[in-house]
Amino acid sequence: MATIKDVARLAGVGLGTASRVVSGKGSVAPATAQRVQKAIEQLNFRPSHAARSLLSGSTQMVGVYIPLLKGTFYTPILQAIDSTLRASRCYMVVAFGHGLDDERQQALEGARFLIDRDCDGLIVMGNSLLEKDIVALGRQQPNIVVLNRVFESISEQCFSADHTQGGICAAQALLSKGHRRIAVIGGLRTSPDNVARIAGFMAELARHGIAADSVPMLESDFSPEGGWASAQALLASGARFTALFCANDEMAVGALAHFQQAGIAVPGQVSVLGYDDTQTAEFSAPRLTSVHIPLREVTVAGVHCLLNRCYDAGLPVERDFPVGVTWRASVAPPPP
Amino acid sequence: MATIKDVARLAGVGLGTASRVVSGKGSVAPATAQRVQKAIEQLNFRPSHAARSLLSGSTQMVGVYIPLLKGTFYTPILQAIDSTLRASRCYMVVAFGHGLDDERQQALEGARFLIDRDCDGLIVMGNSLLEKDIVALGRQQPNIVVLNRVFESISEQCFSADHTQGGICAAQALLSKGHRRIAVIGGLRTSPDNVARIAGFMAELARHGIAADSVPMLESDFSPEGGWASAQALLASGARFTALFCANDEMAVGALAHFQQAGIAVPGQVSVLGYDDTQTAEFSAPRLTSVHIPLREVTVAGVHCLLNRCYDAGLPVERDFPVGVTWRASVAPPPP
DNA sequence: GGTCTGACTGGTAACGTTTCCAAATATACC
DNA sequence: GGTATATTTGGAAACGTTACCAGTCAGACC
Repeated sequence: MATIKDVARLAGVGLGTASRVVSGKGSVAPATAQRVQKAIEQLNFRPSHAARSLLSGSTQMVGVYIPLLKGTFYTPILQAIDSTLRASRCYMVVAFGHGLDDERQQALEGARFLIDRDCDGLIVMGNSLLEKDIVALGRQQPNIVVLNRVFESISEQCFSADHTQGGICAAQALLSKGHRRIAVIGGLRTSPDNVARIAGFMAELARHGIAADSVPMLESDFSPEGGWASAQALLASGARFTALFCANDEMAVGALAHFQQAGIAVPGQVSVLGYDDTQTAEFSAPRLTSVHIPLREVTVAGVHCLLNRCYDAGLPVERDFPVGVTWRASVAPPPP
Repeated sequence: MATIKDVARLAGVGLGTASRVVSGKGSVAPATAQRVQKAIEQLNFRPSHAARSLLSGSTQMVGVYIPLLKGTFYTPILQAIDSTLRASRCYMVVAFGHGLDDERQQALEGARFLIDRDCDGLIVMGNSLLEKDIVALGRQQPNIVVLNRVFESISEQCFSADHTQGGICAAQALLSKGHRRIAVIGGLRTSPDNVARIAGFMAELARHGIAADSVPMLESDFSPEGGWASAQALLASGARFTALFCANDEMAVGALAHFQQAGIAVPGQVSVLGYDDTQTAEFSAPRLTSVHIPLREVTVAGVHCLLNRCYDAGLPVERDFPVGVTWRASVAPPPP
C-alpha cells in the first residue's frame, strides 16, 4: 500500500502539505491541493489507521462483549450499538461467548481480548461477570458500560430497564383478563434481571390475593428447548392453570410448540405471556403477547454514555425506560 | 496507560530487554525477566496494538460485512466466523447494512469502512454487490472472500452450497411423500441463490411430469411478514395445493402462522417445507421440515481460505458442501 | 593467562501519521 | 519600493513497539 510519503513525492510537495490535504486541516493552496488529490487517487492511497491511532492515542473503536448469539435477544442490541456508534464515526469490535462451560471465564477472556485491542471503551452484557470483575477490568479500561444489568457501585455506567416493573406489568396483564390460576416458567436463577421480573410478578399476584405457593413454577434456561420441556413437565405434574407466564419469549415459543403438539388450544384453554417482545414473538403461532422492554432505547443510552466518557461527545443519555405489554393473540380471558 | 519505556525504567533494564520479555522472543536472564515481569504487573502494562500493527504491517483483524442482522440466518454465520477466527488469534470487525434503501451503496460503504480500518482481510455476504464492485474492492484489499454467493471470475474466493441441488432436494422431499399439487413462495428475484433453488425445484418437478405453469408461485422478501401475506394471497387466489415450498424458513414460519389463523391444519391439510434449516425451524408450531444447508461448514471453509491468503495459515479448505433435508413435523403425505 | 564462544544486554532505526515551528512566498498598505 | 501581514510550505519530532547490531561479560578450553 502506498504511504503518504509516496503521495508527497508524486505530487512534488512536502510531507506536511500532503498530510494537510489528507486530513483536511490547515490551509493549502487550491492548485497544490488538487495536485495532491490527484496523486492520492492515482496511488489508491488510504491513511493507515494504525499510525493515526498510535499518534492520537485513540482507535475510534469500541469493544462489545456478547455472551451468545443464539436466539433473537441480542441481535437487535448489536444492531442498535452498531448504528449508534457509526453515527459517531466509531466502530465495533465484537467478542462472543461460545459455550456453556465457564461463562465467567469466557467473559473475562473476551473483555481482556477487547482491551488488548486498544478499544477506547467497552460494552459488556450478560450475567456471568461479578461486580469485582468489572472493577478489575475498570482499572485497565475505565470506559466501561454495562447493559441489561445493574451493579450498585457503578450504577451510572449501567443501563437496564426496570425488570421488577416488567414483572408487575406481566402480572397485571394476566389479572386484567381475569386469570387467577397462573403458572410460571422462570429463567436462570443466576440472572438478576430474571429474578427481578419473577419477584415483581409474584409480588403483584400477592397484592391481588394470590399466594406464591399456589403458583406452579418451574425454572429453565431461556431456550425454546427448555420452554418445551418445562411445559411438558408442568402438564405432567397435573397442575391446573389458565395462564402461563414465561420469563422470555424463547421459552414461551417452546411452550407454545409443546401445547400445540399436546392438543391444548392457545389461547382457548391456556393463555401464554412472553417477555422481552423479541422478533420471535411476532410470528409464533399464535402470535405471542409479550412484555415489551425498550431494549433499543436502553442500548442507545448506554452507547451514548460510553461515547461521552470516551470522547466527551455530549450526547443525550436517557435514564428512564418505561416497560409495557405488546398485545397479540396468545392471551385471552380464561375459559368459563 | 503505561508504555514499555516505563516498564524498562522501573525494572532498570534497557528497552530491548523489556521488549524481549513482553514478546517472549530472544533470550533474557531469568532473574532479569522476573524483574521485568514484576514491573509489567505493577504498571498494569499492555502492549499497544496500534504500535505493533504499525510495525508489523498486520492488524490481525478481519472485516465482516453483513447485510442485516434480523432473523436467524446470519447469526450462526457470525458465530462461526468468530470462533474460527479466534482459533487463529484473529478478531472480527463487523459492519452491518441497516435499511432497505440502497443496499448496494450500504455494502460498498461498509466494505470501504472496513478497509479503512486496516483489516487484513474481508468477508462479504449479501446479494447487493456486483461482480465489478468486488473487483474494485479487490484492488484496495486483495484478501476478500465472498460467502453464500459465487462470482465466476473469482470463484476460488467464493464459498456457497449448491442451491440448485438444494432446490432438487426440496422437490424430492415433497414428491417422495406423494405430493403432486405443490405451491411455492419464492424469495427475492435479485438473490441469485434463491433463483438457483427455485430453478432446481422446478426442474425436478418437471422431471416428474409436473409442468411449471401448474405450480402456483408467489414471490416475497424472505421475511415472516412476507410469508404470511403470500400464504394469504395464495389461499385467496383459490389455488389448490397439498404442499407448499418456501424459499426460506422465515417465510415458511409466516405461512405457518397464517395457516394456523386460517384454521388450516399443517401437515394435515397442507404440508409446509422450509429452506435453510435455521433455528427458526426448530420451534415453530408445528416444527418445520426444512432443507439443510451446511452453513457452518461453508463459513469455516471461507474463513480458512481467507486466513490462508492473509497469513499463509495452511488451513484445510473444504469445497464440497452436501445439502439434505431435516425432517420434522410439517411435511406429511397429502390427505387422501 | 589468553582466546574463543555463547548468553545476555542496551540503544538506534524504522513503521506511517500528525503537529508544530520556522522559513518562504505572496499580498496589502502607506 | 519598503515594510507589515497573511498565506502557504517543508521538515523535524513524536506516538509505542520490535528488529537489528554492536557491545559487555562470564565461563570454557587449551
